[in-house]
Amino acid sequence: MSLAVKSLGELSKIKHYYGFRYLLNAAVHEQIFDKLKLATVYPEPNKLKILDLYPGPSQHSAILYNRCKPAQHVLMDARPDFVKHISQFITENSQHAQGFQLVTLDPYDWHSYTELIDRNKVMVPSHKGREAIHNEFLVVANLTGMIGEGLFMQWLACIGNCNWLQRFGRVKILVWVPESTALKLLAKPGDHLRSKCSVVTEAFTETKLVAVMKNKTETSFNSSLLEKHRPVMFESKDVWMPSGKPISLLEIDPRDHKVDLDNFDYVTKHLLILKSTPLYDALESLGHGGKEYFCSVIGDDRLLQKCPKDLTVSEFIYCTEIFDKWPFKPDIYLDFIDVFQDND
Amino acid sequence: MLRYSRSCCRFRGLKKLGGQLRPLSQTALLGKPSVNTSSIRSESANGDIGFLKSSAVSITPTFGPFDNAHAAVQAGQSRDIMNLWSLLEACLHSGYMDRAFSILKSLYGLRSHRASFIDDYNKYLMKFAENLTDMKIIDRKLFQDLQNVFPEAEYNDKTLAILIHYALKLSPSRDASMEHCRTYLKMALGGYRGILSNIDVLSVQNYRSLVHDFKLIEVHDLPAEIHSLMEVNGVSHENAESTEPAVNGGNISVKAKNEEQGMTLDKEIKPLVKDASELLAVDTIGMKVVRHTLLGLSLTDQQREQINSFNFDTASNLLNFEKDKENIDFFEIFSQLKTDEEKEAFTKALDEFNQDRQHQLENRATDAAKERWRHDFEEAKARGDLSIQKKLNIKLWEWFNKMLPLVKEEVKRCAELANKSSQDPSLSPQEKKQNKARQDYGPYLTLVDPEKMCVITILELLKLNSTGGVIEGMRTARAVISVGKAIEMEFRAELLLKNESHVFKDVNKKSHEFKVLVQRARNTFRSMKIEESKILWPQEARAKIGSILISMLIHVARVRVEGVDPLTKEKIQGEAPAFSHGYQYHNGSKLGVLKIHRSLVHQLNGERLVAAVQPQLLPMLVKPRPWKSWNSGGYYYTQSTLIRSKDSPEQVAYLKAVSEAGAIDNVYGGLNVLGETPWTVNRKMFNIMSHVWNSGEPFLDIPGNQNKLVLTPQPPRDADPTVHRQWRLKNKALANEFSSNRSARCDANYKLEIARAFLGEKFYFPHNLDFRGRAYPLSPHFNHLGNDMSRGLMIFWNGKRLGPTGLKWLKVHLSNLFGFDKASLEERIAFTESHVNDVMDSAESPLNGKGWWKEAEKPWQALATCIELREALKMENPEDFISHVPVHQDGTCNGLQHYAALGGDVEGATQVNLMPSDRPQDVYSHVAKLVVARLEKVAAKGDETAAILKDKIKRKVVKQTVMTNVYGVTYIGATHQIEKQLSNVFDDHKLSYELSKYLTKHVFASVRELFEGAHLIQDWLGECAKRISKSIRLDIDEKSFKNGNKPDFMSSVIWTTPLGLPIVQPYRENGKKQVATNLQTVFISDPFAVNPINARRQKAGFPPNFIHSLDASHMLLSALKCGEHGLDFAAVHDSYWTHASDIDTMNVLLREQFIKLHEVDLIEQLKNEFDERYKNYLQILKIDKKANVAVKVVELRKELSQKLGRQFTLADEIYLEKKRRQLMESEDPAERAQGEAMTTTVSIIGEVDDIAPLEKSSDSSCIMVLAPLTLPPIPPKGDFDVKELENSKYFFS
DNA sequence: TGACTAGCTAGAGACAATATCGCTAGTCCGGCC
DNA sequence: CGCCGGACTAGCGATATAAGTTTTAGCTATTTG
Repeated sequence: MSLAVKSLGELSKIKHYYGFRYLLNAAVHEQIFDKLKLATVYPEPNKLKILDLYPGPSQHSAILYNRCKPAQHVLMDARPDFVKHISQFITENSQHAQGFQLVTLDPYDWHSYTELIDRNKVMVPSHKGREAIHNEFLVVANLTGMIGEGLFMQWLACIGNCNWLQRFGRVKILVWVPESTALKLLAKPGDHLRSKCSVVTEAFTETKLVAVMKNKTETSFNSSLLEKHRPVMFESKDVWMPSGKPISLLEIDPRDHKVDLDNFDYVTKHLLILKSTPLYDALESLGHGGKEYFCSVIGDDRLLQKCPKDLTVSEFIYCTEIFDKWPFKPDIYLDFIDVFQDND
Repeated sequence: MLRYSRSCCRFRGLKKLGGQLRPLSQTALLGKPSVNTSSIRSESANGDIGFLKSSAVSITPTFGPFDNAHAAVQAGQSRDIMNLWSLLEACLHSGYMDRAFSILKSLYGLRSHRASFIDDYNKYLMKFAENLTDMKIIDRKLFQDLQNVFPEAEYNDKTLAILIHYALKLSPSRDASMEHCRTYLKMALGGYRGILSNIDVLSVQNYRSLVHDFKLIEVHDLPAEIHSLMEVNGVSHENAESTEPAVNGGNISVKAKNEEQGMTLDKEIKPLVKDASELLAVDTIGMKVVRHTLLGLSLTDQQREQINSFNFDTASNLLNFEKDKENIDFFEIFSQLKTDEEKEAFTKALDEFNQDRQHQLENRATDAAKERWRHDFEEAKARGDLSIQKKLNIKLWEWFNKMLPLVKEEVKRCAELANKSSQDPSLSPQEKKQNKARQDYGPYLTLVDPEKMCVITILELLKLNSTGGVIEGMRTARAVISVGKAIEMEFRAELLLKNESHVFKDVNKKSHEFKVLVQRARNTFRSMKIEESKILWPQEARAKIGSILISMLIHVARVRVEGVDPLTKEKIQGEAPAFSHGYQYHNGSKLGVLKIHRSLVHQLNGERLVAAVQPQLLPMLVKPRPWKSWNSGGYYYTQSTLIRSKDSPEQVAYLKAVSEAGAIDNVYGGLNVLGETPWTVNRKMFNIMSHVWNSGEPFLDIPGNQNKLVLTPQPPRDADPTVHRQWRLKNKALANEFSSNRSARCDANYKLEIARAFLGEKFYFPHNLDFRGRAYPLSPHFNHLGNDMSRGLMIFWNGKRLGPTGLKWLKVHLSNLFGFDKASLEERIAFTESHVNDVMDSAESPLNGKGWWKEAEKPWQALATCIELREALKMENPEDFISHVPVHQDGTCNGLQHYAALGGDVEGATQVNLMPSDRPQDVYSHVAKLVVARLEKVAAKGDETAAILKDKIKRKVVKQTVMTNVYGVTYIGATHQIEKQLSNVFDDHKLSYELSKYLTKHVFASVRELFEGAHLIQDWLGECAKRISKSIRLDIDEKSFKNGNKPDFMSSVIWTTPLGLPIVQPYRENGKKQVATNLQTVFISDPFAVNPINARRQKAGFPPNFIHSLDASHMLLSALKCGEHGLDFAAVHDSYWTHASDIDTMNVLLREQFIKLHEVDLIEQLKNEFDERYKNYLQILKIDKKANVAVKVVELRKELSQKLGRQFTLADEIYLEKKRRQLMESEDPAERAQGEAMTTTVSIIGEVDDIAPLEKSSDSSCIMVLAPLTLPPIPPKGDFDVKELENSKYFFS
């Protein structure tokens, strides 16, 4: 027996979607999960724990649950209308919903996770090494709302730091994000959208584009990207709320890395401000005498001619290493400003 | 004979040219312009303190290019004009004549500017003629330009003055010269005086030639200030045969004439003084007299010795910035003088000396700084001590020397570029780009001596260290603008000086008395010149030259640095740029920063950076130039404007209009009183503070001298994100505290150093106004508006005998400073008397004693008062004590006082001491009581929150909120204030925040309850502001409708204060734009841009701003009256200061003035003004779809829409309405009838008497319509009669 | 039916600033008739 | 000679940036009289 899968027609009756958008087409979801081959990553469903963040209407949750039959599937959502809906859904399906449960915690709040895992021990994932992707824990999330992008960027930092849920190992995350975010994250060297977050994504994760909305407009994914990822395509009519920006599904596989995050952060952040200025000049903005120092260390003139937006991850890492060895490097922990302190 | 009428002149003139007759001057053939001298000066109505006259002018002003709101055509152009002006000026002074000429053409092209175009041309002509040797060329040039290039421009008197000036200078023979002058004089538009009044063009020598040599004019044709200079000479030289010596000139003393007599004219005309600095050395004669006068006074031997050895050469004896040098203590001498005669003589001598010093101060500061660096460098070199850890000044000197050639090179390139007509094609693209940029900034870069620019750049950057929230550095945007501004200021000062020396170049000041005359003439000249200069460099130009200079400095400035090798962990020495340009993020937005290397910052911490204080902005050694017009007053060589309207040229426009109508003389008068109060530094306080400072320890509000910022250790990598976040926040907090401590310490340092410089000096604070009319001293850092420390450092220069009341008030003052100010006066006196031992102890050993004074609310001022009190009490009769400490009288919640008076609110008036009472009422306690009552009531009903809170409400909890409530504090802001208080009681942060939110509601409600009338008025003001700022103005808003039905609202709230000052709320959307500079683009707003207003801020700001404009009026009126009664007066908005003995007088006066202010119903007056000013404005309303008019409107719209074949927009409706009104105003009756017959959507709505009942807020059942703007009716006024105030002794106390 | 409230959502807001890119409209130049 | 097309560029507008979320007004649906 399995959970009922409600249709878009039914689910669209929920009053508020709080600015989030959800794909509500069971067939497409099936297609997506087919593509993800979850069974290979999680061979033992009885040990699998799924944390579903901002599940909202939870259509995908039901489908995922039905397919995997995980030991535990926790939905975390605190938005009143969804809480109401999910609770009701679980009640309706109570006999088929073992391990399928709702916690009304706010996924935005870090405390929700310590609450869930460490304090109430509602869900306690196993600790795994960092050799492979965690095979007993999966995170699913929808970050298509306003706060989504910001929250996702912090999750990225968590991957880098191996904290938050990533302390249990290299935990896969399936996350719905606005298409614009996906574009940014997947930008390659030379792309005008290349930014710190794309570099970080590339450095700390292996990210795949799983599903995208069919789109006539030009400002979408370029063909080589589509070629590479071959994402599932779905119609915009399958997405609720009907108005809003297009959304995409990403599969995030954290990497095992050993980069000094703070220095890396500082270097990429500053270099990418002058993304089209050759390193030769851009390096000066790293601190007093940056140009002098880096030029004396970096022999490769070709590298110095390159612009930050064209640098590969390994080149950024190279720069970070040089930066770290700089005797006169600036204090990277004082790299902020108090804009409200204005003395006139 | 050459006085042709305009039309025949052109015709005949040209004919003559073609014929044989060659006139001496072609220019004479130009038509004579018609003169328009109509002026509308209405007589001041009886009893009007400014409002009536002023509002009459400002409601229908005729605006110049400063206006950015009035005429749509002009709107886009005012900015262009300003930019062109400034570029023209720059090109002229840089000698780019061709470019200047093409700018002239652009200016000529701006229609709205046509009328005043000739002034621009005159500037060009003046410069054009400068290097020529042939008068004919000048004359021909002018003729041709006005004939061919600028045919619609007409010469004016100044043009003629220029011609005369050069005719006198260049004509080959005396006869030719005379003939020229004769011709030009005859071309005068309205008599000779018009020409001759241009004392900035004609030199004294010119006048002499015209009067004495050619006898073309009479002395009385000259401007009054020049008379005296002529006559002195006239008497000695011409024996007064042609002039009438008695005319106006009776004030010349016989002595002066005698002294002049020995001189011959030849001897007198010396070779030109080439530049300003040389001119300065001439003045020493006067100083001998000063010395002589001073020595003639009864002095101690020591003082005599001091004066004898004192070098009165001002150039070498400016202010004393050296730590171990002592200037003469003029204050000490002055206070010890016994007789009034002696004091008078002393004052005269000192003032004279200070005149010169002030001049030096405003002009020579950059040189002084440079000299100091050089001096230190040479000294070190002489010692052979150029060690690695160099002294700061030595480093600066080195930077200066490295930077200078770069700057010179750049200046050269700019000059070359300007002189080259075509681009060199062989240049690299980068060079081309650079040259392109040079075209922009070139003209500005070549105006000031490169040496000075280097010094300015260095000083500015050092001064900006740790500003703008940057840890070790500054914001780039601020830096480039500051440097640019400083360069501009320098240029202006130099320009003024140059002009001055040009005009007065041939005046030799042999005698002391004569010099005084010259000085007077000069002052007039300066005023004229400053008033005339309305040109401001565009921010863009400032930023550009700033960035050029800064990037050069970055390039050369290097410091020794220390680092740690990451591998070996060894300390490494190295060298790095002292400045580094980079970026920082805040909330995802980038911010350009200019970092200063830590090692330099450390060095800076230990330095005394006085030199960096803009010397143009120190307190003045002489009385400020009295305010006479919107931009004339304050400093002598620096232009200051009456209103600090950074980005509101609109207000300037109104201000000019009313100022020219003479409607704000009371404002000027009040400000002048404030400016004429002489101060001196309280030496005892200075010594104490100085001692504390030098210890480096934190003391009261002076933070200690911490050199290193210690961050907390980083949490482990895999710690919870919250932990990481906390750590980051903690570090931020630490860094912020560190940097704010540093800037607080730096600020205190400035204050102390300025105070040191002014020890024993007599000084004044020039004041100007903020946009609401509140007065502020122009000199930053050190003034009486500063913090407790600043205030504690200052005393009145004049002393007054305490007398019986003075002593009492001094005691009251001390009590007030301790915060014990809600008791009756007697109790306050008792408070002080009961602490008499503490007073003595504090005064005798402030630092080692019990330190009672430190417990005061305002400790430094309390200490100063303790000391004063002790001195008095030590005397046999304390009443004989000569007191200098200012005693304050503060309004109790001044804003509420005004509200209560406006609303006639009896209960409120009583609470804020407008009603006579035995003891002062304490609003705060009263509100606290009300709040408690409310809470108890709800608590009784079972509200738990109320129950928790009800015992915790103290006066202090509500105080700030009650106070700021008047100033429109938001709910959130108030919550924060209350939370701050509650957090002392409740430990739980979250709980206290929740409680505060709850409590705030009750406090607001209580205040509202207590000041019912006040709040009705506050609401009314807010509603008016809202409607006005959402109103549409027919004459200009047409095009702001580009986005269909959502217009850009353009009308600010404008009102006239009781004193006649027009106020324009400057809240507009900030039209900031990116400007490319050398370092980065910079985000700056152009003050001349016309932006839509910010309705929200207009609304939120109006009620408090209106009240502030009233308290400002009250203050200025009181100042004026106190001035009339011979009181020394100072004020900090609603805190009025004078000598202890004069407090009683002041209190009477200020109450009188408050009554006078509120005798008229100000709200009614405001409503009338609004009704008049916004008479023809429209507002957008939502009315019921089903109402009769609504149906009609919809029909009309449909009809017109069909006719138009497209959607009928609000813009169309406005256009139609505008047309209708135009027709109705027409002269032609047929057109008028046509207008009457027209039906527009607005006219339909206008037919309804009262639209209000039809209004609906939010529903789909309503439509948007345009209606005439109406303002809500005034709330009813209560029964309080402001006359009651007369006997309320606690009104201000 | 209307009024009031709570709570959501969106819209401005202090992205209290800056780099970069793409688009457009104007300018300049050369070639062609 | 004049006209036209194409190349070029200045200038403007849009967009992304980082990464705990800011406040507030207005709108809608729910609740209640």
